[in-house]
Amino acid sequence: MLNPSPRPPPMTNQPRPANRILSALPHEEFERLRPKLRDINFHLGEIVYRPEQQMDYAYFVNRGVISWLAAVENGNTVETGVIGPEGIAGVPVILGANSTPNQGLAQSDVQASRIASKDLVTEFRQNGKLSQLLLRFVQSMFTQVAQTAACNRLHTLDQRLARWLLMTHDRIGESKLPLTQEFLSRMLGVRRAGVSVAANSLRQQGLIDYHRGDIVVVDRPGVEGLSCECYQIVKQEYDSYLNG
Amino acid sequence: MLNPSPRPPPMTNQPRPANRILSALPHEEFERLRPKLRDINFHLGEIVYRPEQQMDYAYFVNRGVISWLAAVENGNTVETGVIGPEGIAGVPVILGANSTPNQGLAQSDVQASRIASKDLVTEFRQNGKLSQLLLRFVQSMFTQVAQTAACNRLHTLDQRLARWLLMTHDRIGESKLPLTQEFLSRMLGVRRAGVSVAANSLRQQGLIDYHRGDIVVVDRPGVEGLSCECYQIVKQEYDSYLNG
DNA sequence: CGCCATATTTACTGTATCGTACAGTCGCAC
DNA sequence: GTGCGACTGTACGATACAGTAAATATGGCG
Repeated sequence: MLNPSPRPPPMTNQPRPANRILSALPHEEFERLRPKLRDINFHLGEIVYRPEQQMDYAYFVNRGVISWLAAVENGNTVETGVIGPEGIAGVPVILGANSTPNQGLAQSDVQASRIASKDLVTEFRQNGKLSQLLLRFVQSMFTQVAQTAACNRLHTLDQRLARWLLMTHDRIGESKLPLTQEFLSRMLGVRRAGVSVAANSLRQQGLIDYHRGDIVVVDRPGVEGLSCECYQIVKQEYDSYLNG
Repeated sequence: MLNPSPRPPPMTNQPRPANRILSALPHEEFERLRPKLRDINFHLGEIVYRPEQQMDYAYFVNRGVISWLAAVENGNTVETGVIGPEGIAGVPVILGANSTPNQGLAQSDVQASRIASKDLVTEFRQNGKLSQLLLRFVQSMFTQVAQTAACNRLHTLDQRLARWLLMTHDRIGESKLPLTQEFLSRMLGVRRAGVSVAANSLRQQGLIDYHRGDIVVVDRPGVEGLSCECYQIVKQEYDSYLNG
């Protein structure tokens, strides 16, 4: 694992980060941004944003996944959206808010390019390519969250688990995902024991394998077949944002 | 359907509309917008936006409520968000998309100020008060949709019905709401029979009364007590956007 | 090797909601 | 006033989970 240095140096002369927004920027625009970016890492389970707390930074994700979670009074949580290298964590900053009721959580080890909120807002107001990409990304996130709302109401746990694995698989880029059932239960908003049963179901169908905190997607098309349509709807939206 | 009156007249010399965004604009900015606005009405149940279809207009709601619905393959639908006089229907236009996978539906008779998408985008790029208000509104909607996702997973039908009635009550501004159980079932994503049971439960607690498509909120504090915390969380977000 | 913390499986009961079906009620058109 | 369509209440077994608890594996560590 990469250890974060106490005061990360600017990115001068480093190659352009893997983040899809940053890599889609015109040279000039990226160079204007570059001195304001800092490399930063989060560990699995680390809290990126706390509910109702000032959001001083936004994070262009280069590797790994950051989840947005909603919590209710009894301590239960549900994931409402997930962000990988296709996007930025800190959308409310762009939208002019400085906090949200939700929590940002590193769903894996994460490498990101950090930017101060005020710098991001300043650049956003230039109405350049960055603005366009950020807005389109917000639209994609919006679709994702809306579809999650529908999915949570209308689809079974097996389907939702399959969808969740697909989304994470897409973003992590490896078949082996570091996920305990306990962790999954907080994402899916169900009991641990419920995840156990659902995961077992997928395993017995030969779609996944897992072992003490590591899930391996064995039969990706099979998982796609089990998942609900929600996966494709959201994926299509992300594809169109990055290619349109 | 999408364009009932053949060619509505401009709003010249009419008083400023009731929409909270429009009414919060500085004089100059509103006057710049005024010639581009047209009064338009939708009837209860009318489709404002069809999934995946070009969004030529956005609508500042002056009276009534427009819902965003997600549909799944078997025909089931769920409301993901709701917009009243505090906002604008057509957020994806601002975000640079020209369609969404979701459906916009008039949840009551609606009076709105219509604006062409390209005019809205042009004005949005001025980075004036309108831009700020629109972005903050998007953030509020975002919170609403995220909370709905959590609510759909974690709260009971009684609670969700109570929350839904409160949200609609806030926006319609009348105690009597024109809602059949069939309609409610499509908003809440449950069976019509399920709504019958839940509505009966609320009625027997003396919180609401209803009769063949008209629901009356009798004991508003009582409904708030039954509703889950999701109502307050979202309401607070809207209040802060309109007052901050 | 054996212990222990962690992760997972299983089990049982209770509840929410589904899918479906049917009957009752009301209001309006004729 | 009668009939019909729209709206509502109720019932039934089936299913998906919740809540809780206990048993069982596994891997790391001493």
